[in-house]
Formats: sequence, structure tokens, C-alpha cells
Amino acid sequence: MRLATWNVNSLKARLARVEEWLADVQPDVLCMQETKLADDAFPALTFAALGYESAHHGQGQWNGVAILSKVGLTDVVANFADGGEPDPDARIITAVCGGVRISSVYVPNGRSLDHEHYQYKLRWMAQLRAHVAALSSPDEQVVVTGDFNIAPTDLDVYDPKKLVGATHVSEPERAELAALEAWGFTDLFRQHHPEGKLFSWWDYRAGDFHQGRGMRIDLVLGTASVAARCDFAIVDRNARKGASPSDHAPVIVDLA
DNA sequence: ATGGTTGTTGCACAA
Repeated sequence: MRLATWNVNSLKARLARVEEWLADVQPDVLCMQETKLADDAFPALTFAALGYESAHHGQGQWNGVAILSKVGLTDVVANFADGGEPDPDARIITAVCGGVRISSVYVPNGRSLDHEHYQYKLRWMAQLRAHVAALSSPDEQVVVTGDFNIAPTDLDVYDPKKLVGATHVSEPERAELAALEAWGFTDLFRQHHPEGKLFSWWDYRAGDFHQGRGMRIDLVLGTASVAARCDFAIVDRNARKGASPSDHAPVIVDLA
């Protein structure tokens, strides 16, 4: 099973590139973030014509998450399912595909450490843990994947010294991510690339992609039984090149 | 130290 995650930064603006990419890469499951579409504007028929079932949790204008699958799509849950307050933003959707319970997540950016949005980000990560624990257990096949807006370690940013005091790298949000992993997840990309300074997002500005100034903030977390099946992981940098790319590249993992 | 680009919406803001 080939599973991918991609923050497309507007599915309306990116649909042609996503269609082209699906035909090229042939993933069995694609989790998308930042569709920026209302549910009634989601191009489900376009994806159906390419052989994918789909589920979308959108709000229009901002956020919006989706899952496409060629290997079944059941038990769809939009938003959190931990019994707490629902997220007012459309940032998480969960479904079972090919025997794996998969959540496509768009973690709040945080904006800056002194911003209210940063506290929302920390609360959101805590509720994500509650959501995962409510729906599944670590001995099952579970994946949480998407744009975490958190670089797990300094190996995941181009220049840690330039980012001191900034969101995406701060200790409290890294601790939230570590707590999620401690529940029973492995970072599937890092498992296959233990040393690499390899990124999944580059700012559109100032030639950052060309200059290699990026971060690895798009993650695929899998439980032990998923990690044991994972025999390949890559960032598809080609999708960040060319005309009208997203500022994120897809992350692809293969499960035997 | 700052700004730079893109997308959405509407003439700013989020990323």
C-alpha cells in the first residue's frame, strides 16, 4: 500500500497538479491538507474518475482536509472524536483504508510564541492525542499524517540558529509531538532517513526552495505494526518544482 | 534586520 500526505495549499488552485501527480505516483491513499474548499465544492467526481473514493472535511477559504483511497474508505469521522469540544476549524478527518485507521491532520500554525494561536496549537495537539486514544490502540494499525507545523528536531530545519524563538521549533510544541509519538507512533520517514537534512516545506519567498532553506513539518506517524511494514519513504521534491507548485512537497511511504 | 511569494478575499490576512 502506497500512502502519501500533501498540503496542497488550495485544491482549487492545485487540482491540475494533483491529478497529474496521482497519475504519476499512483498512491493507494492520499491525505490532503489546506484544500480551502467547502464540502460542496470538493471535486469528488474528478477523483472518482481516477479510481478514488474520497472523504472531505472542509469549511471554505481556509483549512480543509481530505482522504482519497483506492483500498476502501470506511468509518469516516470528521473533526475530533474524543468527546471534547469540536474544533471550529476543519483540521482533521479520519477513516479506515485497507485495514489502517488513518487521520489526515492540519495542525494549527501557531503564528508566534506569544500569539493566542500558539496556545490553540498546543491545545490542539493534546486533543489529537485524546482523539487517537479514543478511536484506537497502539497495537492496531494506525496512521496520523499531515502538516504538523512542527519540525521534530533541529535536524528537520535548515538553520536552527535562525529559528530560535520561532514557532515550529519551540520546546513546548515539540514536547506535544513527542507525547503523541510516545503513545505508540514511529516517524516513518525518519526511520528510513536517520541522518538526512531533508525537508517537505519551503517558503515561496526569496528562492528558499532553490537555496535549500526548508523544514520537515509534514509527517507520517505509524504504530509499530505499520512501521514494520514500511519499506520505503521519500519526499517527492519534484512536486515542489515547475509551474504553480504548493509550498509543500508530498511525503510518500510504502507499506509491504 | 528586513523582506521576499502565494492564495483567498475583497482593497488585508494567513501561511
